[in-house]
Order: sequence, then C-alpha cells, then structure tokens
Amino acid sequence: MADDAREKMILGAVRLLATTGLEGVSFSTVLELTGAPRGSIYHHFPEGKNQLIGLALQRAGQYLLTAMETPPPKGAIEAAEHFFAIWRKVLLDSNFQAGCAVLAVTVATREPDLLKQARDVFRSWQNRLTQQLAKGGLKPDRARMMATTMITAVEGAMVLSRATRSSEPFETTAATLLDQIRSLVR
Amino acid sequence: MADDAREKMILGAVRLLATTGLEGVSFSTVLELTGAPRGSIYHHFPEGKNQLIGLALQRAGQYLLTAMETPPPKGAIEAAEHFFAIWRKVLLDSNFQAGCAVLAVTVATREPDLLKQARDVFRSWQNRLTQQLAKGGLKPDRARMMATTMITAVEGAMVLSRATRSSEPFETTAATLLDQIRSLVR
DNA sequence: CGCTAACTATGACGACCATCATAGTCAAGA
DNA sequence: TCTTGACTATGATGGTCGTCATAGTTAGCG
Repeated sequence: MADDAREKMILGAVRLLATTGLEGVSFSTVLELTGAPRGSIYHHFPEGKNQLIGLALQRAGQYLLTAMETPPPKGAIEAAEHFFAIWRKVLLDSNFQAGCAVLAVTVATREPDLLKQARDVFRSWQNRLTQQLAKGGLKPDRARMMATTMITAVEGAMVLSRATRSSEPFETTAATLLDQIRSLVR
Repeated sequence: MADDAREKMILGAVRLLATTGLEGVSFSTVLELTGAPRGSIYHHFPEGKNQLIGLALQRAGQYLLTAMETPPPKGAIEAAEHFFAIWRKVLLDSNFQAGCAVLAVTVATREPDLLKQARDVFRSWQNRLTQQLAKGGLKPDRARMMATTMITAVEGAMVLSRATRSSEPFETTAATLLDQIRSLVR
C-alpha cells in the first residue's frame, strides 16, 4: 500500500481534469474525491500541483495507448472503429460529463512544462494510430493524414457532445470519418 | 462612450478565454488587459462573473457568424475554405496561442447556464454552416453531416495546433475534410 | 445654474488556493 | 527492543478570487 495514496490521487486528477477542467483540480477536490490523506501531499508530490497534473497527463496518455492495443486491431477500419469506441465509452459512462484530460490542460494552462507534456501525449497517440492504420492497409502518408484528422475530430466531437449532452456530434463525426476511411481502403 | 468600458471588458474576456481558458479570466486580468475601470464592474455586470462570461460567449458566437458571411460564400467548397481561413487566422495572428473561447468554457465549467449558452453557440454555427453547404450544392443531409464534422474537427484541430505550436494538425485536418467535400460535390 | 442618474474609486469581506513547517504515527529491519 | 525512514495530521502563511458597501465623480438635461 506504499504508493496507494499517490496512485489514487493521480487517477483522481485525471477524472477531475476530464470532467471539471484544470480549474476544478485542486488538492482539496482531489482529496475529497479519492479520500487520500491530506498530510502526505508534498511527500508524494514534492514539486507541487504541476507535478500532479503532469503525472495525470502521462497516465491519461498511457491509458489510451493501452486501450488502443487491447485487442490489437487487424484492419484500418477495425482500428478506427475501436478508437471511436474507446472515446464513446468515456462519453456514455460519464453521462456526457467527461471529456479529454489532455485537452483540458492544453486550453487552460500556459505553463511550458505542462504544454510540452500535453504535446507529447498527442504525438504518441498520433504515432500509434498512424501505425495501426498503415498496418491495416492505408498508404503511409494517408495513414498519417487520417490519424491526425481522427484525433482532432474526436477531441472536438467530445467537446461538442458534452456541450449538447448528446451523442449526435460524436456519432456524426465518427460516421463521416469511417466513410472516408472505407473509400481509402477499397 | 457610455458602454465603452463594458464593451472593452467583454472583448477582453473573449480574448482571455481563447488564450488562457476560463481559469485565466478573472476581473483582475480582464481589467489589466483592457484598462477598464475597476469601480464599475458590478455596475456593468450586476450578476457578476458568470454574466461577463456569458456575454463573452455570445460575442464570440456572433463574431464567427458574421465572419462566415463576409463575403457570403457561393459554393460548398468556397464555404468550407472560408470557414477554415477564419480559424487559421486566429491561430496565426496569435502565434498559436489562441483557440476557441466557447470550447474553453465548455471544458471548464459545470454551470448549467454557461453550458447552455455554449451549446446554443455551437448550434448556431452548425446551422449556419449547414445552410451554406446546402446552398452550395450539397444534399441537405450531407450538408448537415459535413457541417457537424467540420466544426468538431476544427475545434479539435485548434487545440492540437496550440499544443504542438504548429499548423500541421490544423492544415492536415482542413485538407482531409476539403478532399471529402470535393468528392461529394462532383 | 442645479439635479439626477450614470459611472467610478477605494477598500473590505470571507472563501479558497498552493505551499510549507512542525510534530506525530507506524511498520519493518537491525 | 530500538531505531530509522516512510507516511500522515495539523495548522499557519501569503496570495488571489468573487462579491459588495460606501463614497466620490462626472455628464447630460431641466
């Protein structure tokens, strides 16, 4: 149970980022959500809040990478559908309250450290999805284009679906992109 | 010069939302940015900060609607290119520091009032773009699909381009969607 | 001119924030 | 058993936030 509290706080920060944005993440709210002990904040995170946020970014990034590979998709269409399904689940499980933690940090901070970490997460997603699409049958340059567009579109779709409390923006976006991928595959 | 201070504060709030997110918008920062008089905050905005943010949302929404119609685009491709050009200018003029004020509020607040206003702004953009694309030659249901996807994708693309300080996500997204619109037009 | 309403200056309030210092607890190993 | 290091409790600090009350100023109109 050594790093138990620490771990809970990081996961709590991810959840809070996704639902309430950076503004909603304070040590108080994280502790309230997780029940972690107040006394050990600066034992686990000696560099303070930015360290916690940074770790939350990494955790969110790693989560998606892992989810994208379980199971590893075979074709390009399968990869795209799986990618959409992961984000659809975030939306539905939270009743349209949760979005992307990395996006939340990107639009709300000017700390170069955090921006750099957010950028790296986006890049890692972009690279992994490109690789999946290419392995799934798309030409390398097309794979990269589609990967980039899929990520930008899904990020925006999450925001609009939250704002409208409706699946429609998300599902429309997903369907439109799947159409385009099908036309590239055949 | 009656509502001069009020007007400056609303525009300042839009700028701050787009660059620093909701967290970065306080009366202090707005006053610092605009030079508006501190004493008249609650004269102009008796309902407090949320009123200011709400007005900033409306202003940002109206700004895009107006920009989309100047000049009124003829074809669907022209409409799309113009839409992308407006957002490209935001990105470049701010040196990749600015994004969308409405998105910033959506991901950072849980105030139902503000969420509702954000939703209405997104809807107004969606409706206007649908109308332009339909008038420009797309079938009505295709026009609505493409309008939705263009908005979600551009919103996400703005975020990724900010995070990576690069035009690449934005331009790739725009090019991909233009490709698809071309294939629908011919 | 004098009055009235619109506007502004100043400063205080309670709440919350991140941060940190000090002291306490507790379990594992020598 | 004693000790050491990891973990936690408590409370204080200085800062910023949104809000508001009070008083002062200004401008337009009778």
